Amino acid sequence: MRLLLVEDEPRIAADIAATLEAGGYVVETVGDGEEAWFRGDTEDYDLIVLDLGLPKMDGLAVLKRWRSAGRAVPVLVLTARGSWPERVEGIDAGADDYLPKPFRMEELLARVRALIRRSAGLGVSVIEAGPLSLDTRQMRVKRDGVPIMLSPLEYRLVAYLLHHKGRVVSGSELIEHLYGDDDARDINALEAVVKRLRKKLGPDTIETRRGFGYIIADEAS
Amino acid sequence: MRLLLVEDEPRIAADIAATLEAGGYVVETVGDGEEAWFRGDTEDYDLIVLDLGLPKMDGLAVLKRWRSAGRAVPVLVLTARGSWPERVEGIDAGADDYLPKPFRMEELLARVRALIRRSAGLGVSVIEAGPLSLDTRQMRVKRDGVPIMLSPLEYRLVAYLLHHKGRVVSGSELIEHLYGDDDARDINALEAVVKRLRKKLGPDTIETRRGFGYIIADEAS
DNA sequence: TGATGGATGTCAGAAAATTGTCAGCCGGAA
DNA sequence: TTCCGGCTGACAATTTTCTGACATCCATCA
Repeated sequence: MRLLLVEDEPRIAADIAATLEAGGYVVETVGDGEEAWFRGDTEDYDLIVLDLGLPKMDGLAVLKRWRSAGRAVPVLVLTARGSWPERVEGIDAGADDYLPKPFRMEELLARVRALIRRSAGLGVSVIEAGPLSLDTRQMRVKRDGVPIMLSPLEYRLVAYLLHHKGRVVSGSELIEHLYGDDDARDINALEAVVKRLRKKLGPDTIETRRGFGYIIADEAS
Repeated sequence: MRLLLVEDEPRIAADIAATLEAGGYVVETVGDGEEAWFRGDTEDYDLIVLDLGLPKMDGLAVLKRWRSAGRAVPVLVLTARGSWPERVEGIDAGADDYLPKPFRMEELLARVRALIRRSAGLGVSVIEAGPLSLDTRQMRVKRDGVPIMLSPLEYRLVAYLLHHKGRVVSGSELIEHLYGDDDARDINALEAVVKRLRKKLGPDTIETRRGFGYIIADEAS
């Protein structure tokens, strides 16, 4: 999962980024509204954390531009404390959730997880597909009820596929979401991870769609 | 577990703090309403003990501001004896429990423990997970029914993990809750404690989730 | 006041796990 | 058959976590 963090105060940004990364997400950070708008418009994120007070272009304006351009990414807005007007405006502008500042890091992580699950069309913290189940709270994957030990990267990969179960996910999309923008990797690196995953989860879980990508089938389909 | 104690009378504050620390909690103390409000708003505590008569900003006002800002921390209010109006107001303002002054220290400790358990979604005073059990009243941990002697720090660590059993807890979160704000420690210090704990509790109790943190599994899952 | 013992942080190195790369193989499609 | 995308297994670099030894600090007690 790849998140965009829009926050101009460097220390806070670093803090938040650290928390989110500890939660298993890939985080890219930008510090001003223009850059934010551009990135959100051209790149594909699973969620955007957006602070409202920004240089160059206000957060709300950014959000509105995304929405009017048809971008449907989940956006979590960080509002100034108790500022009701901002909050309401934020929702009007298309925020999916807001978090009054300052907040506890755990709270942020919980909301982010909730939003991402919701945007995958799933309400609970457990996603199931065939013999597999993913518990996002425990950060654990099971096969037929048996817990499987996965490395961080492996975990992120299955998690992404399971969040998009029943859909073919291209290699480049996976790479984009598994690695930061800066340290992209070869497609072969991905194949290696997939191979290791299949060994652990069983060969019948991650299917290859030659020429297109990978998919974890959704039984209901 | 990290508590915030809000009490302006230094002697009483020291007394209470000592009791709570003896109870295995990390305690931070503040003496006026403004500071209290700020800390409660920006930091992450497992519980707040709040005296009502405070300089600068009244305790009730502080509590209300927290609540209206969406802070859900458990708050234990210390009220003047038998002061029914205060008591009612306190509950209205969002207190989770109140304790009429003066009180016996044991009483305070009991309430604090109860509140913290309740907020962890656990009703009883004994938390179990696999072969481990934690009796929060006796402050004792057992493995397969056998009591284990733990140092204060060790106790706090297992206690925190058990209160959050079934969830991966990151190193930074642990450090935040195990140490006071002022004397944060290296992650390696944490690893050392974990190692000592594993030696005492057995190697199969605290699992490492490489790259994410530590977890004590909840059998029911 | 100095000795003693436990608790806990620090450090450096060991051990283990993760992950990318490479070189070659395999199998389906045209 | 040939080509191309994907698969494999081995290997090495890197990162993370674990260990054991040692240094401090602090409380207690003679």
